[in-house]
This record gives sequence, structure tokens and C-alpha cells, in this order.
Amino acid sequence: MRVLVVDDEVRLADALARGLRSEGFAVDVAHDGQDGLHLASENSYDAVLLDVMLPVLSGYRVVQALREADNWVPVLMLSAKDGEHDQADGLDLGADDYLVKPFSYVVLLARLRALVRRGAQPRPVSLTVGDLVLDPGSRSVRRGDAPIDLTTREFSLLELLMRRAGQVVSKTDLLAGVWDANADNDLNVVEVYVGYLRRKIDTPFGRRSITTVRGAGYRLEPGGD
Amino acid sequence: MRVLVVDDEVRLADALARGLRSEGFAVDVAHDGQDGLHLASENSYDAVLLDVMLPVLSGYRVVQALREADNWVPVLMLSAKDGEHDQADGLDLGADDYLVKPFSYVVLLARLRALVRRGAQPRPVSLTVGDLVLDPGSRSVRRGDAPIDLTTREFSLLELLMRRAGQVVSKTDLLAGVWDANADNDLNVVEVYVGYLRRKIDTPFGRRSITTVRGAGYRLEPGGD
DNA sequence: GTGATACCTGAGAGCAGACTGAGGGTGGCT
DNA sequence: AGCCACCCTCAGTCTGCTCTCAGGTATCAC
Repeated sequence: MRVLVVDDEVRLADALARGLRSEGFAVDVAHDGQDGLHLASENSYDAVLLDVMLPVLSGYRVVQALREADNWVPVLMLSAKDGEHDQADGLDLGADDYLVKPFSYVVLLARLRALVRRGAQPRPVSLTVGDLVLDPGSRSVRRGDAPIDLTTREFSLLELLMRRAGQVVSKTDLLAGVWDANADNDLNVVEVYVGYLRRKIDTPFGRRSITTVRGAGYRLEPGGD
Repeated sequence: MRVLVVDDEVRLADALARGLRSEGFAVDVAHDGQDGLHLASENSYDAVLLDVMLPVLSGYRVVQALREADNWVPVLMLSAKDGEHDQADGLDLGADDYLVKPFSYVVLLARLRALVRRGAQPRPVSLTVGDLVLDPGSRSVRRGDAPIDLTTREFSLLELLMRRAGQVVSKTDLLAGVWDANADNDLNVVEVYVGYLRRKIDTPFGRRSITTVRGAGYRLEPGGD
């Protein structure tokens, strides 16, 4: 049973590692998101304990990246925050379970064992925001019953916005997430594609689900309108 | 939980039986296809582990016979061969899952548990998508009442698309699934064969059931049009 | 109001992905 | 050997997606 622990609080991470090793797990440790993602991608773990607040790359992003790479290792998210939304966000992004700090070690162990037992579960997620439905498997999008035809770029863009529905996503983030890491792209291309999206998912339905937040980015309204 | 193990390698069969018994299963063992079929028919098991290469009656034939007798006990096929086609053949004939020897015992156990949990699933041996019907057994294809003549390659391609109907299948996946795992093939061959297929299953009927999803792959429309 | 900034959008060039027709190679059959 | 069906490669064509650019419009500060 191999487990990866990703947490920037070194003392906590070490304590966890020690504890888990004494339970018979083989434990690797990373202290930032980038290292964590790298290790998780390169190795085959039975579970990953992942802090949300991480340097370089947040826990959310790590899970997201893993899932996008079709890596369905069970992920147990750890977070200092306890807002309802954080939990929902974490699970939305593909985490399998969620634990709020401070947590009891016994509880952690129980949840971890449950995760490992359940194993990796490729899930056919379809994202739903209001009456918008996006299914990555069939690469299809619907508003209610009306199918919507999107190009690859438009699809990726909408997917990212839906994964972060209700949150403001900066143009830089969108560029990094939808376009390749090559930052040599003009931010204007994001504006252009948000325009295309609006014309396909909003205008025909008299909606306005993608809000511009001047100076900050765009937000997909959770209500769907 | 009753399980039947059918394998002519006595040592393997015994090892499996011992292991499964220690997990709490009640295990019966048969060493050839005829015995296996007989036991499976007479008793009500929760799952059958079935080797492909068997004396007297091959594993394929056993499954086939069981299904024809309307016996839908979950069957996990074990095989020493690992060609893509063997796998497809096994599943075609009505096996529920497939494992290539040598396999890890842990994996076997996990798959077996999953099968038992799912239970017996009556299903027709032929694939149907809209008015397209493909019968792997007789290697025949029909659109409605009109029989369609396909070459081997075209048949495998359509079969894979039908198994994933509604989902987008990438050209890489198609290449890996229909052509051999040898990746030295050009992806263009997939495009060519999709073209051939369209000319046989769509054009004559004025349909368009294979959709191109630019940059992603192809999708066989579940509606059949 | 005026200017500055941020965002939107129409037009069009460029290009990559997909389609298709032609043809060579291979293996089975007569 | 000759024929045929099938498999695959190649190159040319075409479609329509992507992105840039430039000018227009909304929003904000003063």
C-alpha cells in the first residue's frame, strides 16, 4: 500500500508519514503542489493525502491536473478552511473525500482505509451548472434539452468555467488552463473565446451566465443565468 | 458466496481455491470445460472463474453454452493469450470481465468482488445502436433489415465504436483497439477506415451516424442517425 | 465632461486536421 | 501464374477552427 502525502507544513507531513508507516503503508512526502503532482504522476499510489493550501500549485489544481491526465488515484483532501464551498469545490474537482483540519488521526486513518479499499474509480462525470450540462465523455453540451455544438477550444473553456462555477477565474488562469502552458499567447484570445461561448450558450437562450468581473476575470453563474 | 473455478492447471486452480476460501468464498473446482459447464449449469454460483484454454471444451464455448441456456452467472475469463482480439472475443461471447495470465491475485480478487457485487446481468449477445445491429457471434451487421457486408477491419472498428456508442473515441484508442498494439501505424489509417465504414453503413441509408469530433476523435451517435 | 482603461467584436489570414482518390503490396484461392 | 479482396500509404484538397488585429463600446476616476 503506497501513499503520497502532500502538505507544506513539514511537521504535520512528517508526523503523518511516521504514523502511516507504522501502520504498514509505504509513504512518500512532497511539500508543494508541483512536487506532489510530479510524484503522483510518475508513481502509482493507492491513495494521495493532499493539502488544499500549497505553495506553487494548490491542491485543487493538483487533483484537477491528475484527473485531466486520466489518473484516478483516490485523493483525500485536507483543508484548514471549513466553508461549505471549499468542500464542494474539492469534490467537484475530483477529490474522493475531504477532511477539515484539525482532524483526528483515527478518523484520517479510517477514511484513508475506506478510500484504498474502494480503489480508483474512473467516473463518468458530467458537469452540471444550472441547466447547463457538459459531458466530457461524449464531448457534448446541452442547455436543458437543447444540444449545443462547441469547438474544442470553446469546450475546454466552458469545462474549466464549469469546474469553477461561481468563482471568478482570471484571464491568466484561463489562458494557462485552456491554452497550453506557452504563455506567449495574447490575453485577448480569452476575451474572443468568451465572446464565442456567450453567443452559443447564452444569446440564443436570452441568458447571461458568463459574467465579466472587470479587472478580475470571468465568472460562470452557479444559478445558470 | 459460491464461486466456481475452472482451470486445467491443477496447481493454479488449487491455489486459487485455497486463497478464495480464506476470503470466505465457497469454492468448487473443475479441470475441464465439460465438467465446468456441467457444474455451472447444475448449481447456482455467484461467479465463475473460467480459463480459456481448457481440455474437451474451451472457455469460450462454456460461456457461450451457458448464455444460450439463459444462464447469466458473472463470468471472469482467464487467459494466457493477450492479443486484443482474444479479449474482444471473450467479451463478445458473453464473459463479463477478462484477466490475462499471469495476473496479480489482488487484482483478481478486486475484479471478482466487483463482478459478484454487480450480479448477473442478462444481456443480449449482439450489439444494438439505433437500428444498427452487430452480432459478433455470426460476424454480421444489419441496418434495420438490410444486411451489410464488412471486412474484418471495418467490422472491428464498428464493433469498438458500438461498444462505446455515444462516447468520443480518440483515433489513438481506435488504433490501439482495432489495429494491434504496435504503435508504428499511421493515425491516417483510422481516418481511411472511418471513411470506408461511412460509405457502407451511412451513405447508402442517407444517415450520418459516425460524427467527427475535430481534435478529439469519432463518436457513434446513440440515436443511430 | 474628458480621458484612460478594460473589454467586446467583426473581419480575415493562416493553418492543422480530416477526407478522399489513386495506387502499391500482400495473401488466399482457382 | 493470375486474379481478387483487402489492407495500408501517400499526397492533394478542403473544411472550418484558431488566433490576430483594429476599431468600437462600456466603465471608471477625476
